[in-house]
Amino acid sequence: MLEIQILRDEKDRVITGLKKRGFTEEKLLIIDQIIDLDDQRKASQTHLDGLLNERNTLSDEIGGLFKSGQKDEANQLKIKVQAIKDTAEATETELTKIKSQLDNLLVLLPNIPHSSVPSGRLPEDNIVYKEWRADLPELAADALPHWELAEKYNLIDFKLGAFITGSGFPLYRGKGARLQRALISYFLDHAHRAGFEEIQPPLMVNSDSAYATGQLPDKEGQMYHMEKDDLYMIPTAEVPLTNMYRGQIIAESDLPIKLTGYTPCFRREAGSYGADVKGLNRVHQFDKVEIVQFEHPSRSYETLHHMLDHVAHLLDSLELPYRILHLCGGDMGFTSALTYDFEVYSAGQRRWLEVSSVSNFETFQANRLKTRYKDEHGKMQLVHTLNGSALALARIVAALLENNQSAEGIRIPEILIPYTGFDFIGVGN
RNA sequence: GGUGAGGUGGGUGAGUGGCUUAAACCAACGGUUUGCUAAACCGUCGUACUCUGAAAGGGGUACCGAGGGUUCGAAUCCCUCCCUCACCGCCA
Repeated sequence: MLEIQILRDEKDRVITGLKKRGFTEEKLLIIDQIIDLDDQRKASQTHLDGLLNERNTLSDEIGGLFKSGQKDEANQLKIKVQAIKDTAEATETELTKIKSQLDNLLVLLPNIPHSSVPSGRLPEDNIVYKEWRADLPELAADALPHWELAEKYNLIDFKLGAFITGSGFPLYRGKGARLQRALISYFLDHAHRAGFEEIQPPLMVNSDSAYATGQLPDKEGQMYHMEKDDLYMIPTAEVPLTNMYRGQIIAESDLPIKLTGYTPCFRREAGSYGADVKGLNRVHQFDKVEIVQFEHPSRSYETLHHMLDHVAHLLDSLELPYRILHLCGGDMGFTSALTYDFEVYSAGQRRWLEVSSVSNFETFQANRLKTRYKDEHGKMQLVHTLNGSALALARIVAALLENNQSAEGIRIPEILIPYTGFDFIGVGN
């Protein structure tokens, strides 16, 4: 959620930023509506505070009168207070209404893109920030997509997953399951070496948490909801990890706070069909290692680039061709100020698959989280939050299987062998 | 799931309707004293919103798990919910 003060103080930057996200002149009117409502809120608040002040003063007097036995005078005052209370009640109702209108508008505003963010609305408008230098791998004509490889070598059983649960819930088995476990361990170890504290969070969260990180109300339909207990299955570890510091005041010297966690992620992903969703390309449940940071505003962009290096190192070491995209305003997530996507080239399908998204949210998330620190002048400041996937497993597995296939089987990258305990997947395993 | 006891500031903990502006102690921070450490003493010590002021600051309002209610007035009384602890039941 944006701070209203930013709308007032840096209106030009807000307008330029929102235009990058494709806001029309008409949609930009919301800014003035918000400022206007905020003015009303202040006036109403001041009015109410004045009334309550009067009530408190008179109540004190009544107490004094009763004590000195002046009952009649006290009862006189009671009548007066009653009138003030009625006005106060009406004012409070009005104030509540204004606040909720204000809130309803404010949640419609996405984060202001960083000045470097390219404008544009479509994926084609994203700018390639860094690209695989060598030639992309060319496979034999009879090379297979990963879903066929997974079946051939008995690594993933999509049908059985669908039978047990539904489509989009793959069942990994044998070396397929062990490869998953190896990747998770490798990613966590790498994060650990980079100074991230490892967390095993709850996989369900309450609605307060989902609101705080912005999944609600924006993406309600994308989360699985347990109605009876009003809990949501997490779509990413970002939600529980970031909420660890909801409402917290962090000592400035404790920044940055670096967290990592492996969790399954659950996404309903309504409205996607066709080749895009085949195999592991898009599933309802997948595994991911997430990295999250709470950072001092002065260092958040430096940190963002460290996180890029972190993810790039993982992909390099897995010998996977990848490119980094600098997302355009329209393709960025609602809460992000700057996002880089990592895409891995999956040779069997001859397509790029998104495997990581690394973002700086600046204060947008922290504002709703109310995660702050005290600066050197003792003033409260919102922290910057950042996060990234390091990495999302399902599509990495897809790319590994496809890119490393030969007629005999699938080669395991060197770096993973200590984790898998095998270096090759062949027929009959 | 059942029964019981609880939830007060960074921590411990007092507070059963107005004398609370939430005591006291501890921790933290600043200072004085001292040869250093320590101790003693003095001071500071919440958050949000808002008004005022150039600023330093000052005023007001709200907040004692959350939300409602009673009352002129609620940390205190009532209702609902959440959480914690103990025991019982069930259970990996």
